[in-house]
Amino acid sequence: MNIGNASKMSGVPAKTIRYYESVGLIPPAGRTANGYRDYDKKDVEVLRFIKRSRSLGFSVSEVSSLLDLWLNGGRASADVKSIATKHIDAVEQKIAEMQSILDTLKNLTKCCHGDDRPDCPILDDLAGLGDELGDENDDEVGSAAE
Amino acid sequence: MNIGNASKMSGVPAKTIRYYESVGLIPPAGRTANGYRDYDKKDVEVLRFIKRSRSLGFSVSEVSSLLDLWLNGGRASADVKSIATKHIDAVEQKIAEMQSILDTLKNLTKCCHGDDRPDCPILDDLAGLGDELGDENDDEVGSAAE
DNA sequence: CTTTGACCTTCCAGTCTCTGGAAGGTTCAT
DNA sequence: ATGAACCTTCCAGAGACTGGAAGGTCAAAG
Repeated sequence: MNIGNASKMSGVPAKTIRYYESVGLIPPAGRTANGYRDYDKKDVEVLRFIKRSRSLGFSVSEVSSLLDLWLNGGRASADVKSIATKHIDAVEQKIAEMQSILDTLKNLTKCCHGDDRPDCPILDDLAGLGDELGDENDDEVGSAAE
Repeated sequence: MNIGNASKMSGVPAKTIRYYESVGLIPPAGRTANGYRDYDKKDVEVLRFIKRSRSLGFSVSEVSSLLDLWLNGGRASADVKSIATKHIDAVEQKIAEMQSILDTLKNLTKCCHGDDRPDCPILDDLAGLGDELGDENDDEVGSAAE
């Protein structure tokens, strides 16, 4: 089957399939007489595997390892688990970061009256009026003046 | 003050300051006789504003608007609030996405024994053995065979 | 037979936000 | 005079695609 059908069957855009080939995530596809890439059922399964993995946030290189484990590693569940666990930690950290950002943002907007008055606590915070800008002098880093 | 000191005082790397200038987030810096960029206290404040905004996840173009509002817009708290609120929505959505990914991953790893046995529920899931791969035929998209 | 449309191919560029490095000029101290 | 530590510019790469241009192929319709 050609790349268009492989794309439809896997849900991975044709452009992306070519990209995956170009970066070595999937091996170069076979070609038909006219030079078109040629895929079979197994290729589509691989593509689906990749799609699902990517949708879970694994990087392409993580997917590459996972794919290796899936296709070649006969005995490997510990390896897979290790990749997954590392990823879980990363995701958890990211969520915590974003949550803290969200809390800050919500606090700021809560305080912002949001009308046509010029003073805005959000801008004040961004400008540093909330914390570290208590100093008025500009030469705290040695000879910093122009 | 030169770019190195501006960098130290603002916490923004010199490279990044040049980058911000190159993309128009900040205006071209003045130059001293030797061609070095020259910054003053206000520039450093702007840089800090940018740093704090970026750390809250605003994109460079959002920061650009915020900066505009801060520097020029006399009356603007509604505009600022609108940018912030949009950003909050985006962050919330992102968190929800990541949370759902996290739940899935945790479920999968919980089921994975993580030893040297070959079967791995994580790989099985990624391969689609859990849901949509109940069909054995490959021509569900019209004439898909090679 | 020609044309049209939908495929396919390759390669280059752009997204976004930096970051690293090369090649070279300037300043200051030793 | 020499070296370190600045500064300058421009180019390239990261990650993961995505868009577009220019051109080849194929099947059907007129």
